[in-house]
Amino acid sequence: MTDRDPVDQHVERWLPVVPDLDPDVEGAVVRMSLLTRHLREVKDRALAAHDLQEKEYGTLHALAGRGGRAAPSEIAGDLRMAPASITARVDALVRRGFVRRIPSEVDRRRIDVELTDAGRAAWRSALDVVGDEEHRVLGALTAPERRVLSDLLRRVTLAAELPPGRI
Amino acid sequence: MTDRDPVDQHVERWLPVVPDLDPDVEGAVVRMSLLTRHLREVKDRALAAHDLQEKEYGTLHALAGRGGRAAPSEIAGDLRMAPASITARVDALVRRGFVRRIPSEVDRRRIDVELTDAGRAAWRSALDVVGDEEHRVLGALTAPERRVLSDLLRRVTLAAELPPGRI
DNA sequence: GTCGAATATTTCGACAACGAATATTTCGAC
DNA sequence: GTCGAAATATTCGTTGTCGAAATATTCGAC
Repeated sequence: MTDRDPVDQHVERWLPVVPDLDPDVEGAVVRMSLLTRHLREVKDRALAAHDLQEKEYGTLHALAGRGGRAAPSEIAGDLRMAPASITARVDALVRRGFVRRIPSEVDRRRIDVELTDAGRAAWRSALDVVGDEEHRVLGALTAPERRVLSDLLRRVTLAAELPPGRI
Repeated sequence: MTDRDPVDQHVERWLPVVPDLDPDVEGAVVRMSLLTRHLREVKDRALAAHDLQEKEYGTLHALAGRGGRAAPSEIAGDLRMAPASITARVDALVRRGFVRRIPSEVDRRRIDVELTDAGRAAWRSALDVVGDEEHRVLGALTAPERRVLSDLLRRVTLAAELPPGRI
């Protein structure tokens, strides 16, 4: 039917040493991990052509997703990072003229970060490129198959969200 | 049918700002990313109960997968890391008495790393725990569904492996 | 009105991973 | 046999992230 992939070899190699390994569970988990890594690496290379690092683009993207203005802690939440890590990212973007810091007038603890026109332009120009590899590799499936894949993953994601959880 | 998950909200939020977003492609990609991260975090916490860090366990696991003895560059390849990063990991494991360095007699450039009895015991004792969360969340699917998921992901993985690739 | 708890950002120190450079060894060409 | 290229592990300097502490502000209880 379909070819074997590197994960099939991986499972084959590990089965003797860990006999109660479920090939489908292990296969799905390892493939998700490899694909996630692959997409990040390709995206990073594609962005380099636009003179952007993945982390720079990611920060701009998070800002754009909130209408071009957000608090550092909101960006951190969206990117699932520690708030402390945002400071340096914003510093770098300020140096490039892509964002500016604007002290909030309603809450002086807050210092909102706002996209500049240059920042929005840089984000827009790179936007087309970042999804290309995702569409290319997912193009191995038909549209209905992609729907099936996404639906199966939704149910797994919901299970992951449950409390600490029983088996 | 099934509930909505956080990724559905994510897609819903982004559709207005990026109109040509494919919900199934984006949904699958983001869910894979979230699940990969979730599994790593839970694994890390589970290993802590066995007094092991994920990176320590990962190194022991890679060694066990090669029969308990391997060169640093081989470990690096298996873990998809830079060879230079293995030095510190092995140092830490040597300090804990879990591995020892053994200069190869056939090739004096090589310094093989070998599991000690204590290292193999530590790995074995943690082995049961690491797969538990994977089985729990994948348990949201039936066995045939897991097979479908794994098969779909295999085809996507194969597409990712292709050259730089056309769209 | 004031004080303490909670919130928001930043600073600081630690740590892990990486790429480049280094030291040693092997291997092949001549 | 010798020499240069490749291979192997390590060291070094840089970078990015984090948690904890520090600083400033808001909010609620009284």
